[in-house]
Amino acid sequence: MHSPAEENYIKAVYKITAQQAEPAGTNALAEVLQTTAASVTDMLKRLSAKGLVVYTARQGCTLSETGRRLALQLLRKHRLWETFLFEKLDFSWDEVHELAEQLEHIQSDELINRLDAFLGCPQFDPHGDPIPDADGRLASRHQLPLASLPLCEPAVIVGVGMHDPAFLQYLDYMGLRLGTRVEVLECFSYDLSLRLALPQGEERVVSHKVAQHLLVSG
Amino acid sequence: MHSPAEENYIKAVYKITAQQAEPAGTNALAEVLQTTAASVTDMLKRLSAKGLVVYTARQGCTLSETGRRLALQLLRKHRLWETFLFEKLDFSWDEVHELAEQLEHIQSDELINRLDAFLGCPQFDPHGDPIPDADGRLASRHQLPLASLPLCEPAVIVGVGMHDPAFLQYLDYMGLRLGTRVEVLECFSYDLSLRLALPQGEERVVSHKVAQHLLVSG
DNA sequence: ATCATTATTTTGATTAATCAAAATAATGAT
DNA sequence: ATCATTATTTTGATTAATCAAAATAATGAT
Repeated sequence: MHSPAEENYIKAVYKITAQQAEPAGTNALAEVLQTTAASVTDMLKRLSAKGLVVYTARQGCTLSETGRRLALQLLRKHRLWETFLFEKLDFSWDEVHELAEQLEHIQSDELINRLDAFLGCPQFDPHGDPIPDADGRLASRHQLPLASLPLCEPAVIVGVGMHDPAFLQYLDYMGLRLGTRVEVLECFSYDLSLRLALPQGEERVVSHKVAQHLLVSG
Repeated sequence: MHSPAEENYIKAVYKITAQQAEPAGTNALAEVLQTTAASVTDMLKRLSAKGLVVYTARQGCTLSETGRRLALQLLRKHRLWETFLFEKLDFSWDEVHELAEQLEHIQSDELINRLDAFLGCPQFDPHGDPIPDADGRLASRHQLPLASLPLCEPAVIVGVGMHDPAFLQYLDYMGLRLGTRVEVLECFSYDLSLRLALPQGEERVVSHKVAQHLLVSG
């Protein structure tokens, strides 16, 4: 069994090493975990002794195979709980992350598998992120940022590349939700903002920054 | 905020002082919490400093008003999660306690109130125990042990006075569930075992011990 | 190659939670 | 009233998790 603290470190190592080829550095981990480098060094030694990470002093840290499986199981739990909170308890997509951070540490494979079944074995969570299955496999999908979608090519919003609550609330306000059909009518060359067509003849203009973090699928 | 350890102590004090008039003793708490008396003394001092309990050395410990409110909130969370696991995830009534022991420590009033609404604001959990409402109020009910039910008086099973999984599994096997109609046809004076009538002309014989822990309502 | 900067680790300490063993207080029997 | 038993607390220690400050290693610029 692993403590919540240990599990949070594993998630942080997973997150960092998913974004870069090099091992996760002490400071980068401290930043993600909102802690100090000294605490990180300490914990990495413990996780290394437990066989969850491969850690070489001053080199950095990667997940062992066991650690990787644990990280995917945590991701599975996190995303299934988010889906539960969103689908069943009517939380909005900007509220679910915080609660799932607590719920993901509940220890029970049976619970999570029953929750999965109860939710209809969803492949994607409320943010459009893939939910690992019981064996840690992730569904893949062709998607691209709205900012890269060619003009006049109908598409559907399938995810967000940014989980900041303020961004998610803005999308709600604009009526840009997962599943919403969109088409780029025009790109303003001055600031790369886009004029979008939505269903029912509705139109919206969104900034380039927003368009970069909205993921769509043809 | 309170740690899971602190919360478990509060629950233990609540449990003991609900059964007896005197303050909870150190050894009694150690027994309930499966720990040592030394650890209990230590924690009681901390809880006392936090204002959750009233503790006098060598006298014992009772809950403060704040502590009592916390205990009832924990009971509410525990029993709502049990109801969720039983009603929605199809766990059996002998499996839900363990998982609820973890889930009850999740910190979020909003979550628990939404869960309550999602479940239809149940008054009783899968064992027939009352679920405190958001203000800590418990529903009451006229009930008596099956062992005290007069002959030939129709009644309904509404609770159990014993949460041992083996007992609950036995009741499942015998078809004695919450809501089942029963009537005592005969009491064998030798060992006080009872012959029961169930719906559909079914009959069962149960021991006095079982009858003492089965709660019925007229 | 040297030096300043930056990243990382070590050292020494703290807090929460725990326990075994020793010390102390309370209780009950005579 | 005294003594043995029992309940409780104290003492001294441990582990997980954390941090500030000091020490050390790596890096990049000249």
